[in-house]
Amino acid sequence: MIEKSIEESIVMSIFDLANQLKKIGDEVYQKVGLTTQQWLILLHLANNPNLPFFKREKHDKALMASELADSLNVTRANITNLISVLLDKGLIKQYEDEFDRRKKRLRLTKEGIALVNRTQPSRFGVIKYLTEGFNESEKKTFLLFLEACMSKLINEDEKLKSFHQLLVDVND
Amino acid sequence: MIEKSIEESIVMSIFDLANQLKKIGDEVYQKVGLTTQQWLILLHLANNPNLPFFKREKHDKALMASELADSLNVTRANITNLISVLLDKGLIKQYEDEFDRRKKRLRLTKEGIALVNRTQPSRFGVIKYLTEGFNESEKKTFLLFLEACMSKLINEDEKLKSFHQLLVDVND
DNA sequence: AAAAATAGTTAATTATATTAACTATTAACG
DNA sequence: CGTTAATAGTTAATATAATTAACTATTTTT
Repeated sequence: MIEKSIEESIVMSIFDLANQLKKIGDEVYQKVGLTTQQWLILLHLANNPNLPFFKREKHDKALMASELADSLNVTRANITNLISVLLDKGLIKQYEDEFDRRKKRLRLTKEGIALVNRTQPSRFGVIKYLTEGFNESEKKTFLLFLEACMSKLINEDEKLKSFHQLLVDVND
Repeated sequence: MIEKSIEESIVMSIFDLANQLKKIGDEVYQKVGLTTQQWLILLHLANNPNLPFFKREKHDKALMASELADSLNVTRANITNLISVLLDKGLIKQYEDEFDRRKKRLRLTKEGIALVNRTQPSRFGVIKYLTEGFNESEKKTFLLFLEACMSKLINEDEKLKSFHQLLVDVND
């Protein structure tokens, strides 16, 4: 019998909520022929300051595929595929880096910028609706919580590995 | 230029965090030949009271596949596949419902129960580690927040649809 | 100058899920 | 009642989203 715990409830709810958000996102963005992943790439190229990636990493130049792979936590090969759809649709463009010829910088096209801008109000509306009913201080604490969890997952990986090890030992 | 907003930061962080958790989960549960999804089914059959599904729905009898499909937000056909692995591994068993011959009730086997119990401490350890540094009241608010978001996504679907519509209109 | 690392791509493959069609059973209701 | 509709589960075919491995080109390290 597993006991009730607020901590596990939180983790499970985060999981559930993200799952739901992705389903809804795929449904919505399908209307413009995109997936949630491709949409996230557009938001990255629009330099959306609310993306966790931009809070962790400083960047001055336009993003490249390997940075997107890093942020979305997928392989570069996968990003190549995701990007090719956006290129075909004329929403983004690739430029060669002027100093390092391995690198290709990605930018939104005029059409890409227009799409992001036009859909911004409805995206913002959904987000506001979802998060209403809590005050600023609560929301701040909430964000801090999420960021603290995330940095534990990213930076203190060794500590997590020791937990993983427990599961392995148990499997013998 | 998209503006900084705490609300969007929260939504993005939830997304990012769940993504990371799933990656880690898949990595860990791979060691026992399972995926995160299959592991979630085990947790459902163990009646883990922290699963959002059990907070929404009352249930007295053992779960059936269609309820799992509902909770994981996937098709029944997918559940059939996920379950067949667990059946093969001898972690769960299917029973015919005594009153409704369409239904099949799912239960953990002795081995399934043992696996869940043995891994419980390490799972709990990770969760405690992730959520440490916040007090009970903060954690409570956090959970309320997540549950409020979720119920908006689930129950007040019409309101969300009007937002979706905005995106469609914009696409013309 | 050689070796290692980084960036991106391609092709083959794997994993994960869906859709559609089907059987069996039960519930709804005119 | 008996017909229709709804529910539960499965199967086969397919779609999708991602990975791995091998490769080229370029830059960095030593």
